[in-house]
Order: sequence, then structure tokens, then C-alpha cells
Amino acid sequence: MAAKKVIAITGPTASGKSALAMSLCEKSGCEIVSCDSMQVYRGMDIGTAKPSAADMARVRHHMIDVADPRENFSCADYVALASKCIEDIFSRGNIPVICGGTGMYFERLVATSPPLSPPCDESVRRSLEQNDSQFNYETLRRVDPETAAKTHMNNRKRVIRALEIYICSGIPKSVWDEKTQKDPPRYELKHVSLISLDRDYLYQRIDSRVDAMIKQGLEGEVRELNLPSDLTSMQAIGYKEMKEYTNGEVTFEEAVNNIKRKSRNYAKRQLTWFRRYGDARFFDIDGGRNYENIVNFLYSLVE
RNA sequence: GCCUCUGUAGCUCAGUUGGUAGAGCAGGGGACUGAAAAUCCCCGUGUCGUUGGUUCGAUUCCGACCGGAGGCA
Repeated sequence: MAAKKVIAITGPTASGKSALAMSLCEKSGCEIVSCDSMQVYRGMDIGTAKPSAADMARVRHHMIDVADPRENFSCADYVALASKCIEDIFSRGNIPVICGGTGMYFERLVATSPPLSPPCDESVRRSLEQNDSQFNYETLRRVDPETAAKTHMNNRKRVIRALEIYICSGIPKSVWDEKTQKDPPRYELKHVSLISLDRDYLYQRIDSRVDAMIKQGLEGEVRELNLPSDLTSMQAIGYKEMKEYTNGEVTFEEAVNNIKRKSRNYAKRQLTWFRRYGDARFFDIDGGRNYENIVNFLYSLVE
């Protein structure tokens, strides 16, 4: 299969990815494939900064509102659905514009083949969660030393997943991983990644974006959803912290500050993730002054 | 006015029975193959409020002064 051109716009939260993608698509007729682990959930609009109805009417969006917030949507689910969206866009003769900040979803969608390892098994997972970290880690060291060497004992989620893969398939995770490592990239990728050399500027944008979400009624959205805190969807920044407020655990002001803080922490992790892409074209948003340059570069990619 | 407590890393605080100090959070860096907005790892020199005194040596003891909190007629 001949590689087909895909444009990607990645970067930390509140860096302006969506606005750029909108400009590009309005001008060129491209379609947006959201790459966001929380915008997939229906009803979670304000806190995930989902594109407005007006934006969605002007430009075709994909991978938004594709899951119920009560279900546990995963990276593999995302890749399966998004790959199909991309094929559909190709069939229409359009260029997909992947836009978002969920690093692992992006990596799995774009870099090699889709995840092959067995799906999660809740009962296996639950029983592994009973064990202490040391015991699980020792087991992993016996069963899959290669993965154990790359995983810290305290990282319970990762250790448990690696064990789960072995228990469910009889094959160590490291062997599954190898199967995908040699694959060529799935698309001819034109990757633009946003950064902010001025970290304070980014953080200010995040703070004011959170303030805007509060004004738009994030509290009401969380109350209306009224979902249990242990759902994956309710681990989304903004929802988790607002639930702590509606449960009476923190004051409103504390909740808002927690949302801001967690968003900043997240932005930093996103910057770390995307730095790995040596083939990407990185643009400093430069206090918002670089917008025209970036847009023009994006336009040049579709010509 | 008097009495008590208090002043240590950006913030909240530990601590040194006198030999110049350490946690959490924030911040920075990193990892990431079916929970990923999750999870995890690494990074802590700061006139220990100021100023005198005691001492070989004080952030630690004593005095004064300047902040802060509380109490007392």
C-alpha cells in the first residue's frame, strides 16, 4: 500500500492546535481527526475543550463523541476507529489532519502498525491489583525480564499490564512489541509540533483557559454527568477535580486551582513526549506572535 | 502596654540534645506499545528574620530589635 499523506498538528494543551487545524481545513478542505483521549467521550464538552458546534459544522471532525463515558475506551479502540476514519478521508480524496495532544494515541496511530497484544482482561487485572508491587515485579522479572528491565517496580499499572499480556497470551510483552518495531510508518506524515519556549506564557494560557471553562459551566456539566469517579473518563483533568468539589472534599477555589495545576503538569509531560519526534517541524508559538508563520507553513503542506 | 507562641527552599512545614539543614507541594528533566488528561523515575545551597552576646564554632543557647499569630485589664 502506497503511503499517503497525513498532516499532524501536535503539542501541549492550550497551545493553539485546534485553531491552526481549523484554519488549514477551512482553506484546503482537509478533515480533522482528533487525537484526544477525552474528547472521544460524549457529554464531556466544556472540560475537554471540544470544538464548538459551529466549528464542527464548518470543518468535518472525526474521533469526537465516539464513546460513552461509562465505557472504558482504550488506545487500541482509538487506533482501530481512527485508522478507519483516515481511510475514509483518503477515499474522499481528502487529506487527514490529525490534531491533538494524546501522545500514545498519536504514536500508535501513526508510527507503526496498530497494537497487536491481547486486550485487557478485567478479572486478571483485578487479581493482580491485589498483589503488592514487589511480588508482581518479581513475577514479571521471571516471565519477561526484558520488559521488567524497562519498567520501574513502582509503576504498578505498567507492571500489571505486562503480566496481563503474558497471562492472557502466554507470550511476553517484549515479544509482542518486537512485532511492531520493524514496521515502516503507516503514512507519509507531515508533522507540525507546537512548543512554547516561554513556559510562563503557556501556563498563563492554560490558567485563563481553565477560567473560561469555569465560566462556561464546567461545574454544571460534571453534576449533570453524575458519573462514578473510578471511570476512565472521570480521570480527565477538570472532571476529577470538580468532582472533589461537588463531593464536598475541597472548596471551589481549591478545585479550580487544582485543575490549573494539573493542566500545567500535563502540558509539561506532553512537551516531553512530542520532543521525541525528530522528523517533526517544531514551531515556537512565541507568545502568539508566530501564528501567521505556522499557518502559512501548514498551507504549504497541502499544495 | 504586658504575656505566650512564631519567623528555615517559590509555598506548607520538619530538624539540628551547638559542628552551616530535609520532606511534601510547586518548578525542571526523563520514561511511555490495549487505563495515557493515566502511571512512574531522577533533580533540593537556602544570608535557617535582623543584630549583638556566650562559645574553638550558633540556624540551634541568651539579649535586643523588626515581622506575624494568639492571649491578658
